[in-house]
Amino acid sequence: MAGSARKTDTRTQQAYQTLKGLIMDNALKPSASYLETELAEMLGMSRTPVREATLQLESEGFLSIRPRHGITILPISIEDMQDIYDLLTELEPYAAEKVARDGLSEHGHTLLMSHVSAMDAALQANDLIAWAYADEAFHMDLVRLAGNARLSKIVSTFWGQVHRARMATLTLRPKPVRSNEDHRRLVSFVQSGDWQAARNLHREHRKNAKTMLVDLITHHNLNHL
Amino acid sequence: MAGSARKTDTRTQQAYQTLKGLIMDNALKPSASYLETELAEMLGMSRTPVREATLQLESEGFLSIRPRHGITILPISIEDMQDIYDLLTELEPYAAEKVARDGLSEHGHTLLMSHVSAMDAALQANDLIAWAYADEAFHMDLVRLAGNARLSKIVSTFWGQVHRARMATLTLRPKPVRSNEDHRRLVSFVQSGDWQAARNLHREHRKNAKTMLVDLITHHNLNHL
DNA sequence: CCGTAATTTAATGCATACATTAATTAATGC
DNA sequence: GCATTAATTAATGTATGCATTAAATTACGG
Repeated sequence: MAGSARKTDTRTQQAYQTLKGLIMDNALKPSASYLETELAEMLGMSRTPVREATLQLESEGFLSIRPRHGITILPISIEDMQDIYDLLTELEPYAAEKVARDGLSEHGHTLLMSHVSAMDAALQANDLIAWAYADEAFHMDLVRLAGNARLSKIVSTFWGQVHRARMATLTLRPKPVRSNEDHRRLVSFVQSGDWQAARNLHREHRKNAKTMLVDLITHHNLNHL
Repeated sequence: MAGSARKTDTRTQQAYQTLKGLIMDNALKPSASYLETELAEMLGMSRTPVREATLQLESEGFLSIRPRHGITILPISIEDMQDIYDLLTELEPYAAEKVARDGLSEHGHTLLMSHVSAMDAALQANDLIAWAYADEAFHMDLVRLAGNARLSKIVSTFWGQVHRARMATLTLRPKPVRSNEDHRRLVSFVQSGDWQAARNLHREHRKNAKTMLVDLITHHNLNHL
């Protein structure tokens, strides 16, 4: 599952986690609309925490609240994908550069390599879903290692927004072997402190991802996932 | 004023606009704490819309809600400034590149140049506050012209967060004459479609801004504005 | 006199009731 | 029969009250 409802304290947080999870897992369908009351009933709580959660999710781009038209799960269009990947293509390479400059800790190296191994294993087992999650974990942890909380939040939100599209195209794309080569090389550049190589490689890596996804979506007529 | 409360419909939006304005204008002091009830009374409404507004403002980094410790206006530290400017140094040059690549419309050119003129006039009149607002408008409009709504939102939030620091250091910095030279050159690069020059110039422009601000804050011992 | 536990206090989390207002339906006139 | 307007409906916006729980205070024991 994508954002499996973690054990949180308040109902607002529960609602946030659960709804986000349902949206990312495609259980709440894009373009579908719901009323506050429906969602509240669905989650077994009153409207208040649901409202607070949906307001949050709206500002993060997962849904749209139109006062008398209900709460609509936002589909992701090609334009959205392009906009998001364009920004990730700026932000993730910056993160790679930063980590390379500041130095990769032992712990950081272990963390990243564990994801690389997980991806290798997943590919071996032909488990594309496992691969996708390990890929996501790798990219997010690299960004987190850059130590800029605002950056982490933004990148995390964007990965959340494209999650459905990534999962939907998983079986349509070629096996991501080359991708994992990039990851290994990236870690080595980062570890050796070669920030320019790290930045450039990661930039190309992201550009490739964008091109591939946009082409896939175009050719398979998958607009509005 | 910074975020002068525009005429909005709902009380939640009113509360959001008003509080954001008060925070940016330094009327609600950084590090000060308030209770939901206090703010509600202050704004002449019940706790509900105040809660919704403060949740929003928290997720945008303007304040922090700690359940039994009140709502604290977040001060901005040097580390915050560095993190924010590092990201703006990636994002704004990208915007400049994008606009240069896609082409600057007649309207866009007029818009940007109007801000440049406003800055010139402000400098002539020694009105640093007017200059600061025109500078902000220039940078934000350039980003908007890139046509990536997510980018605009992020950059706007960041400028909001550093607003207090910029205003506080306004009289401490040298007169920003060179800055406006940059703006003129940038517009000309963008208009001529020279995206590499536009990107590079804007990148340097942002780097300089970062260095200057961070140095000022350090030397004047202005941590936690 | 100090530290721990029980009690009190009060702020938030949440539910609910009500007010408001937009959408829908009905009604009226042309 | 159609269009315009009034009446109705229902969903959201907001206020409020209660429950919960953390902080503060007091009381008690060592």
